[in-house]
Amino acid sequence: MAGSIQSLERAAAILRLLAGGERRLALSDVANALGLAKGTAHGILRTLQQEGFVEQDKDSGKYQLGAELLRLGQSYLDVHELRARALVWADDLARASGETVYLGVLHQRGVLIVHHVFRPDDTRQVLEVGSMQPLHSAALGKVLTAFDPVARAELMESEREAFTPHTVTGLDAIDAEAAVVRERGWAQAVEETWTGVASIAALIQDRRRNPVGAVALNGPVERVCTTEPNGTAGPVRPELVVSVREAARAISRDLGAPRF
Amino acid sequence: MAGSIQSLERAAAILRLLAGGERRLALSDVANALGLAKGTAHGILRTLQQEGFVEQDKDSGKYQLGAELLRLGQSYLDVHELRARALVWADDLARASGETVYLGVLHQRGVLIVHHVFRPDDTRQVLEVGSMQPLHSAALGKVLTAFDPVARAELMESEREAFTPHTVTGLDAIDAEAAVVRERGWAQAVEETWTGVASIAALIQDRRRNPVGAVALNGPVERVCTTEPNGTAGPVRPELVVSVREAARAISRDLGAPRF
DNA sequence: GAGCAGCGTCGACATTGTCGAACGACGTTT
DNA sequence: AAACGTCGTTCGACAATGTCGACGCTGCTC
Repeated sequence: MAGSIQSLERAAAILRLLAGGERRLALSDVANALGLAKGTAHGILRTLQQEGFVEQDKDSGKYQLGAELLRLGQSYLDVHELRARALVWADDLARASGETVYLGVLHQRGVLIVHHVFRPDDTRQVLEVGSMQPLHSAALGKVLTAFDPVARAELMESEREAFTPHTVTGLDAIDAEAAVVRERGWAQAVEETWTGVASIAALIQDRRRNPVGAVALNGPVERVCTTEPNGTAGPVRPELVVSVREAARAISRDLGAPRF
Repeated sequence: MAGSIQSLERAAAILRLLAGGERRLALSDVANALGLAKGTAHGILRTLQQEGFVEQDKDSGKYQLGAELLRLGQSYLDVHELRARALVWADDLARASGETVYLGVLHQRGVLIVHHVFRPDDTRQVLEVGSMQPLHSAALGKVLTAFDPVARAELMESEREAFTPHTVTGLDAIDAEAAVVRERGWAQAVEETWTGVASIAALIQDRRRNPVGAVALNGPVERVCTTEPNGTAGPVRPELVVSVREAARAISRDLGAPRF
């Protein structure tokens, strides 16, 4: 039996559907979307509900994700070794630079944020742990595609959306930039995913030098990039690059990576 | 077929096992713990891994929770209506009181934290969204047990651990306090779960006055409670109670609860 | 180098999930 | 107000599917 369990695959598909879709979905919506008989979909949903992965609105009868997922997601973070080691260094990086810091790992066709340090000022910010960033247009993603063959393969298969006029979507251009990233050891993305935002990222590797994640610094272009004499944005500030790379090296060292 | 799907139940049990247990579990550990044949456990784990709910360490072959759970947990929060409505009010409450604010919902035998506003000072704090608090010894839990029959039933069946010398574990005492909570409309817990910490909570209800969650304020006894002339801690400060109740009322109103 | 312990695979069996139709409740329409 | 349509849920029969235990295989330890 080299195959996988059908009912589990379907249950996972239902969960993903509920996660991606609108607020709540009716039974028939679920059944239709996945091409299942109503009875079948209902059986799976009933079990998922019993286990807490799905909740049902008593009035409308519609289904939505359940609380158990939040609890298990938290448990995932608790166990995550990379995250545990990186907490302190990410904090330091945010404090030293005054900017937002993200820690991400490759997950499917994107970068999953596993840690997020707020910019150390009082402005209101929303926690983005658990959300995804694109592989092709964010600094975190660029680092991972440059160093992780799996990430590159995923990127090649996925659709590359142009979020801003600066987004690079051509495969050749992406590969060329990846070569540069590998060469110099860090990546940047200036207004390629969010207008006005620039980011710098560096690779984190484990004791066997496998790429396991990346750390990034995000901030407004005005602060992250230098300003050319003519007033336009120039290259990113070298001292920030140094800070990010040092943070990545420190985390890698904590994970047991050889010291070079 | 009124029963539930066996393979799904087992998969859920495996996920909970991985969440509760040590960092990583070997295949045989999982199979033994659940009384499954190795082949069966392997099939389920393989599927869960394929779907991203479980990851396998390449070296040791051991299994741990997967990143997809974090992503889905985040989606749960995104969809959560109570949380969305409460964000602003919780923030206000924290700002006005200067203390930590929690938002919790009943989940299984405890209170699941779905939102957490840090105390507005610079001390380091860890986000507790996704973690659980006990029903019998935290203010959030007391409110829910007092107003939600399901919560009370869960509490009766569960083991009531005494976290501190102040924890009340007797069923009669708990029911008596629940009556008081229902009467006055709010709950307190002074050093019943964590020593040195006092909390005040009030109920949130939806448009049909069903209890859907609770909001709580947590802080050190010295700031949350009044001080008796002899120096010991007295009752909680009335003005904080007013703030918490107002926040709960505001959130309930946003959810469509009748204005009395 | 032999032993051991662990993961992964395979094939037979029957248990178990799947399907489609029918039921009952609810809300809307004619 | 009655008839219709829609939706969630239940049911029973069928066979597809997951389960089981034994067997390789690899990588450690002694």
